[in-house]
Amino acid sequence: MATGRNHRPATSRSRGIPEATVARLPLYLRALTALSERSVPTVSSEELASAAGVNSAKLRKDFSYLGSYGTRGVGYDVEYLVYQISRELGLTQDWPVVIVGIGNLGAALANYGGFASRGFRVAALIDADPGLSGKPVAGIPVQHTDELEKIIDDNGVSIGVIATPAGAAQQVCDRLVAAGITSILNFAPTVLSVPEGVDVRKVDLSIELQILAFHEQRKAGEEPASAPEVDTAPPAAPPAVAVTKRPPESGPDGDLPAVMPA
Amino acid sequence: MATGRNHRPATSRSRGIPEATVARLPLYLRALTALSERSVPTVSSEELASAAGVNSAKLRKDFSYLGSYGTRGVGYDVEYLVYQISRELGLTQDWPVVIVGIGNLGAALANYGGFASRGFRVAALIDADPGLSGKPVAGIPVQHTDELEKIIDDNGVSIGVIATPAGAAQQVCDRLVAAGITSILNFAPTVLSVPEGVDVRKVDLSIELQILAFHEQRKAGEEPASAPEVDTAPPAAPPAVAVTKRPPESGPDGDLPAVMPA
DNA sequence: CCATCTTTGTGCACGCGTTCACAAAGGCAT
DNA sequence: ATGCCTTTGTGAACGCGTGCACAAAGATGG
Repeated sequence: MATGRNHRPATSRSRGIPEATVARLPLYLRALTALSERSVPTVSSEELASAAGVNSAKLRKDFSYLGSYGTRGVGYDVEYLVYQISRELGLTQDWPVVIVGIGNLGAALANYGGFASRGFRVAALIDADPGLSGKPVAGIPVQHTDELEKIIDDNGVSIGVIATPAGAAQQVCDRLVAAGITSILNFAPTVLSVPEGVDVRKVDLSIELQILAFHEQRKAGEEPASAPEVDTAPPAAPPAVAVTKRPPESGPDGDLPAVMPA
Repeated sequence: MATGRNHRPATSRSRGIPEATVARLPLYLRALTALSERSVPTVSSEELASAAGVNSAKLRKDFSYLGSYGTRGVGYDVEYLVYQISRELGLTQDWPVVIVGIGNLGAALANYGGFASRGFRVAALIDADPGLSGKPVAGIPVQHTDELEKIIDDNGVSIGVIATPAGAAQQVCDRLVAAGITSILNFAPTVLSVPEGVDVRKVDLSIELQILAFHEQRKAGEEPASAPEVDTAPPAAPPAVAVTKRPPESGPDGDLPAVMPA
């Protein structure tokens, strides 16, 4: 976001890789790496797309933003493409990362193998609990929050992972940003507010589950005629002011429109 | 639309809530729950949007898909909206969930508080390691993979969480689906293939990090005139066939469009 | 050297999502 | 009641992402 005033030629494509494409590059890279390990020399857009779980036209268009790698009639050179995508994603350099909040999740992240591989390196583990200080997790000693600024500065860290409870997340975030962090991966169930120029991506288990539940409910509520669930009446009258008003729904739970194929 | 009230806004398909809206409902719900706990009676779209980190127009449009809750000149009744969104998301009912793969991550998930709250209940923990069987994690005894089908059937589970290594994910997925699971939350770094009608959402740490790295690299590569990084030559000649060809880029690393404010 | 066959790269159209801007709706004060 | 003020609900415009379909590019075989 924060697309202030970018008077860019828009379609100039010089380096304007669409966000959606960027989000898929890691997927392609993973598939390509697997092919590389099997010493497969070249791959067609069709094969690679299938391995990455996307449409082949989409894949070709994605690659077209990177340049004209690939040979017509043949396909893409696996090694070459691995390199190009890695470079594009910035994985040819080393990214030190700090993890703040070494609870269950933080520890799991520290132990996560895919973390260390491919350009990322856990530079430090940070927690506010003094009892944890010095104790090694995944072979790395936990350091106290007091050291946060120093750690980031000393190691030139620009990416931070927040795995604290929700209540502490914003505070930690502020300190990370003040210390120079410009990219944050947030696992805490909170909306973080950051200044312009700082990127935040969030991973939220409960949101994902709720989205699944929505679809699950829809699937379940279409064939069976059971549909009890009438119970659990609304918490109270709708708005306190507009008691007379009522949502123009067909009923207290007017779902089951029985439309929507699937 | 706007045939007046008492009629569904959407064109024929009364409950066609856009996917993007569904993905934001949990966000609104979280903000509303916080307001509810502080006994705030009503909230305006502006306030709520700010709390949820979105645009107020977007929020209003999102709510408009649910119906005409809200009172003009006043705002939305917090309690009422909490109920409506919960119902829409299917959180008024109980969703048993199984977690497969009780490693570091699986254990962290099992312990995750936000899991149990709000409609979800960990029905069982499953792992292929016989050594784990019976051992309690987060107060729940781990069961062996052999029991998978029975567990799902007995408990009527329809949502499964995969936290296994990548190599086992597809196999576990197949068994889950065969056993009747229709929604999967996948933490393994793999593309899962599932039959029609099964929803999969993936949470992939390393993909998120790589996306951050991309943006981080872009930020870093624009102001400084240093820009070495020429090193690390490509792994070999480009395609084995088109050695003469070369990406028609402006240079080996033709970035620095020098746009983007910062 | 030419014909044919394969696969890329992309112009184009379509649909979804976002945002703006404003009329309608309702509360509130006078 | 009447008019003013606040806030919702939404029509309409815009931009992005997706997928189709095909011409261009190059390999391959004769």
